[in-house]
Amino acid sequence: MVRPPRPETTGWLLDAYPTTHGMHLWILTEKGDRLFFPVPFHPRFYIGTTGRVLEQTRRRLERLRFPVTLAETERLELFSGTLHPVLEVTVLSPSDFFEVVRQSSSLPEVALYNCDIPLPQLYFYESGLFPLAFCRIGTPPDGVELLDSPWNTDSPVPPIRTVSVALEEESGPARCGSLGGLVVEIDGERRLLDGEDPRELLTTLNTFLKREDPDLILTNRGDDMILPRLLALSGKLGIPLALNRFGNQEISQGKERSFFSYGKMVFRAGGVSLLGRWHLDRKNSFILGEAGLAGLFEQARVTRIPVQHLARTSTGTGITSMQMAYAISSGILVPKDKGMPEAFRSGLDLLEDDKGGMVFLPRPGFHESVVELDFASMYPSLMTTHNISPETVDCPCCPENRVPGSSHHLCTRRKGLVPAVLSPLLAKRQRYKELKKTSEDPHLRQEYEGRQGALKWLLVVSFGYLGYKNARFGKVEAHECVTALSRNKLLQAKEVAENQGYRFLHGIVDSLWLSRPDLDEAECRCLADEISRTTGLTIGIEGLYHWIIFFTSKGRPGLAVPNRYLGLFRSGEIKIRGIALRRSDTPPFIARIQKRMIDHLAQAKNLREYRSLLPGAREVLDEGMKEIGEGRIPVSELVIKKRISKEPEAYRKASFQAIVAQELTARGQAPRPGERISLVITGARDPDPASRARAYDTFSPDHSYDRQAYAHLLLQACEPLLDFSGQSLPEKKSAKGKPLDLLLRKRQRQPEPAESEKTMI
DNA sequence: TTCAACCACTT
DNA sequence: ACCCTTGGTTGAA
Repeated sequence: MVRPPRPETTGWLLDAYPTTHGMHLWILTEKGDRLFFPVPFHPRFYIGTTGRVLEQTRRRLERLRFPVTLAETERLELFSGTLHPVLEVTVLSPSDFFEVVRQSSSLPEVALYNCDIPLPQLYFYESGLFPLAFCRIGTPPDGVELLDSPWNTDSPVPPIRTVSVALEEESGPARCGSLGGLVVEIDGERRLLDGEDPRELLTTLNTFLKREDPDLILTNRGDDMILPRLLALSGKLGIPLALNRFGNQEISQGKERSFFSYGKMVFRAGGVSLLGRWHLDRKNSFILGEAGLAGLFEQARVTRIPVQHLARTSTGTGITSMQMAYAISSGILVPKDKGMPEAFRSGLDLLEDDKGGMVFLPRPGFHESVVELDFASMYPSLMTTHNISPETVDCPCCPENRVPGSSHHLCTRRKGLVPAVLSPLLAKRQRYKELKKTSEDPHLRQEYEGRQGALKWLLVVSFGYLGYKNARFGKVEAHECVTALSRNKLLQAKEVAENQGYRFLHGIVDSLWLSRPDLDEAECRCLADEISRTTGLTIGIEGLYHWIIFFTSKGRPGLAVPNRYLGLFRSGEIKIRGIALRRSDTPPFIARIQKRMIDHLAQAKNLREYRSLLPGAREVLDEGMKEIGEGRIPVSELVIKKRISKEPEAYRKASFQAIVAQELTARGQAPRPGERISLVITGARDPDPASRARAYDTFSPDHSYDRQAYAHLLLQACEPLLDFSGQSLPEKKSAKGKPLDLLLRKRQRQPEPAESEKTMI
């Protein structure tokens, strides 16, 4: 353990770990020293009780064998906004904290607050510090003075030393057999650590880590393959593995989890977290994959969640952490997490709500001279500008401040917790976007892109969490206010546009597509400004299109579907949504053919040219069909990746995923719900389900792929590009006299009967 | 054949 | 706890 040197020095707070006496801080100084030193920390939680029960509670807590300090005080209750008397329990040793909480929760008639927050986060909330904060250390001795703010956009970036570690062979059968060799890389230099002799591998790795002393070990599949295997080897051979920089605690693997997030099951391998050093697995982190290290660090700063934990958690946890930080600094009691399992709304429900805005049916087919306008961060902006928060909706004081299109009203007197958390996020993201635009340095632009992307995800999920029943700070009614207002704004936008002579083609939640002959950018800018003025929300130009195609529904020919389109911007960029190419379960071969067809067709600047390019596109498709038919395509190009949504045995239908999931199970490699499996179709029509498809891993040269099935998939994916028929079919379906092509599907819950109020309290 | 049930994907 | 964006498949009727 290293004490901070004096005189004072400056550096970055990289992590904080609870110990028996307080916290240990890991600091990287500007001079490049790595320091570990202890700071005092005594976590507190609160018990809401009064009178006789209070006395009993006190006596019970005093009898516990853990040193605690009790104090009667008051804290704000979020929903009422009033002070409640509470018993503050300060636990001397962080290591006792959760045990004291556990024993307290068995006390009769008590409610616990601030009691289930991970200790590093609690420490960050209470100290005002945050991961990656730039600090001065040693003033006062052992003290840390913050020289930074989570809202700075120009904080110095710590010079982290990174080692990359990957398996020599990326593919191959999962989680069985030996480890194989490892490829390690630092400062662009690659080295292969041979896997033949495990003993030597371990000692070489130890020497390597000792010499390079990295702050970050960045792996591909470190959580589920590399580290568990190394640890197992280390145990078997009795050679300790020097992964931690600090302490000699045993390295343990976290629990693997499957959970719903945004409409789908996701699987997270149990994480392997280190002390005094980070281990991050690129393949086991949503935000790392989405926004890179820059994005991960950005989120760690604003959410105050330690980097390794943040990398492996869902974005919702991040927004919740920000809300808790705000609550604690405002003296608001943090309710216990309701613990989702039972009443967890299915992913589909959650997703529905996220789309709960207004969706039009597009005018199907090919359109020329089109502009797309998008509201900037529509939902979070609505939440802040209208003060939408669980405690501000339907408040007792402001019944006159009604939300149009809903039965709710919003408080005008008390600033809501949710808006308070979101407004600095919105502002910071805006600044990053501007910095990105004005920056010359491509490296810096990428950095800003990662950071704004990380903030975008926090903003996106903030809306979902607002309506999620089990969120600590969620309430459906607040959610309904947001969707009601968003519908209202989209309609206003449509009206303004139509008044200015634009033809409304399509609208989804926060975007609208308009056409007018001979569009020019300046006019569109005026329109956007006018819509911004009318709605009070910023709307921007996503782009001007030469043309856009809204594909028709296969189920209901003549009608288009909202989320499948292909457009060519005047900038030359192609925008593709919803079609095979964008889907993660499309085999690479099919995606490539489709891409080639699109690239060919995108030479067209208008419908006439598009038509003239059709034969060429058809040729690409025919070529692909021929290749499939001749069986010339490498299987790796035909792999279909599917995410397993349930336990393999739970499937009731012999779908390809089910067949292969069960095949893997039989081989002792049972996939977990949320995990993705790779499969190849071998005989879609085979009477024996087991022969219809097989895992890519077990596909050997004696197997062959099902040519017919793949030909079918290819046609299905690519034919719509050649015939999007919206044009050729006159809009005859509107025979009843109604313009059916703009059928509006507003999904709105039935208004709740008033009786639901009595179940509150 | 048809059709209900099932299943995955989408930002 | 359930009435659902679409597109697709499975397997029974």
